[in-house]
Amino acid sequence: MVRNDAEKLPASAKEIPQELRGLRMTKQRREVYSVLLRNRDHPNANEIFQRVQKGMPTISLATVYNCLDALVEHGLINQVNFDREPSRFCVNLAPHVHFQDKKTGVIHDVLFKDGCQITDLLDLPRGAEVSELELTIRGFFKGS
Amino acid sequence: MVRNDAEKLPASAKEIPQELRGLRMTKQRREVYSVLLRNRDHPNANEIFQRVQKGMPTISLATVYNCLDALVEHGLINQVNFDREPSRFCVNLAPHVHFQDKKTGVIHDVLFKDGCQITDLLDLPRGAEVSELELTIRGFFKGS
DNA sequence: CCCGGTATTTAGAATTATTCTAATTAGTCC
DNA sequence: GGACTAATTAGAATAATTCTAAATACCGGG
Repeated sequence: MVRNDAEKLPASAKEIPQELRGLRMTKQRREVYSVLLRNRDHPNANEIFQRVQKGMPTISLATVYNCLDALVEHGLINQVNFDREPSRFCVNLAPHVHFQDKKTGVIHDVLFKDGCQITDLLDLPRGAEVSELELTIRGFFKGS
Repeated sequence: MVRNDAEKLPASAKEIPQELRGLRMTKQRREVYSVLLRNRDHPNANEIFQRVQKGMPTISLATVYNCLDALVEHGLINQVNFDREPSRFCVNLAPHVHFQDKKTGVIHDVLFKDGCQITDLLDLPRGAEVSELELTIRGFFKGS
């Protein structure tokens, strides 16, 4: 449940090595990952495609999907789902949940207060072992 | 945030009145709702369609979608999303979250321990007012 | 009971995010 | 450099859901 923070992950495109967590960083994967590192606004696959195209006009949407899959698979990014909207992607690997402002659509990462485990609040069925957990919240900002 | 439990909602098909929470109970809506009340296993639209067809062979899938929309809209059922799987539907209106057994796919309703508010654990952005919250968990059962 | 108006249902087409296919290209290792 | 594998690509395919337009059902007033 606790993340391995010993491993230093890149904070920007410049720091992306040849290989990361066993994933070979091809030109396309690097570009997709860079786009996510640069602008942490939870874009969806299509938005990522458009941004990547600026620097790499020949990339295909299928490749963007492939790269995103690979990055998710290797734990470098997270896939975020709000209802049935297109999946979005997030480079923040710290444990967190998502709050979407219903007015603007903007998504905010929300951290847990110190030492809090969501599962402590739940009457989970006997013997249930949590492996994945996704919490999404929608709402407004008071007075706006 | 607290539900209005004063209103008695039907526990089975027999108890469905002509109108519920302002929603006219047409034959089709009644049938869809009955199927959900009868078997609380979180079926998706297609599974509901198949079950409804048994008693009402002329119903269309579009109608099932329409009915589900209407029932959700009027707060009689909840739509449950696990990642990008087809939406499932749930008649349990008590505040709860969902745990999916990764081995069998079965979904369990999970209640909160007494007096627990998930949002108490979170560092929500200043001024954020929660209006919808969905928590989905996946995992295994120990020793099986 | 019948009529007109509105709401609902229906079949089928359309949409859209995503995945698949098969061919090409790139990268790696001897 | 050649052979093998992995990755990329364009385009077709898929699948859940929504839309469209026509038919049907329901409701209230006469």
